[in-house]
Amino acid sequence: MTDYARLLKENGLKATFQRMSILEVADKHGHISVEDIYDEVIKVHPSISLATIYKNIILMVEKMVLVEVPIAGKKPKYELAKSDHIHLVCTECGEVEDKPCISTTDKVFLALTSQEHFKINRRQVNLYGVCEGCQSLVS
Amino acid sequence: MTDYARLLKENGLKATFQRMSILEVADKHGHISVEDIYDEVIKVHPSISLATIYKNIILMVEKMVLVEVPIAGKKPKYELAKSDHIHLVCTECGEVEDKPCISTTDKVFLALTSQEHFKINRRQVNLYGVCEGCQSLVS
DNA sequence: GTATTTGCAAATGATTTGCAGTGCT
DNA sequence: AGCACTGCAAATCATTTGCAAATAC
Repeated sequence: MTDYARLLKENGLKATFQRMSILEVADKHGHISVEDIYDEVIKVHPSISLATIYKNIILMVEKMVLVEVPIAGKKPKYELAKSDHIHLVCTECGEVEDKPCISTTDKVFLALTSQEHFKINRRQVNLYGVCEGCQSLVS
Repeated sequence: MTDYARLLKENGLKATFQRMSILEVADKHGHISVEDIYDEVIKVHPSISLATIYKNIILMVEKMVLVEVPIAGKKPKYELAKSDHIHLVCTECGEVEDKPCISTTDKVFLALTSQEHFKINRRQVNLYGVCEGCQSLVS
């Protein structure tokens, strides 16, 4: 059984070929939109329908196998659920890089909300800018 | 001339009643969706069209008078451009609260990206959780 | 007066839904 | 057999566009 199959079953979902393909594509690309998932999956499973992609993304986000990454001015992207990290979003090419959180990050978030009676479940940090590759193209 | 009129003109936009109404509503509500802006503005300007709302939001975001706040699993909201802050997003009632950044926030973001050759222009921090009001309802 | 902006209605695009058929278990 | 999942096509919903009339400056 593949890792993807295990991941799905652990979360109460049947391990269909379609679902595993979505996870594989998301894993390989890191962050990917619905349309791009479709374009990739259809290469290995030509009969898949866009509706199936949508249904499964919704389901896997509910089960927290996938995570939605909302991006200002763009369609959201999806990534495999993984440990806390921040996103570097390039406004030129649209690519998203992950950057692990450092130890002080937690302290800062705690400090920011310690006086609040707000119970935090999930954090989401996007830093928008220009990636190394695009900087060299512009300059 | 109202503050909204001045804000628009400073950014090269004509101060139409429609635009000022949008800014006023965004200001009053803090964070608001396109549909909710429409529902509010139509009360004071019954003939406004949804297309006008869309066109102006796009324009004002381009001119950086408004800022889009993308939210996981929801339609984006819009707020007046203002100094850096983070968003506390309540996943129960959907409300968004602002929280000012503290001095160490800058240092943390710097530390996170100092080794990167990534030029940051804008940051966007959402913390998802349950607000005080909703906590008391659930418990 | 002129360029911009508006409101309408139609077009487009994205997402969701219903359902019959398929494939597991 | 029974239930969940898929693919298709249609339905819905959100956003954008084109254009004639109205408005800001």
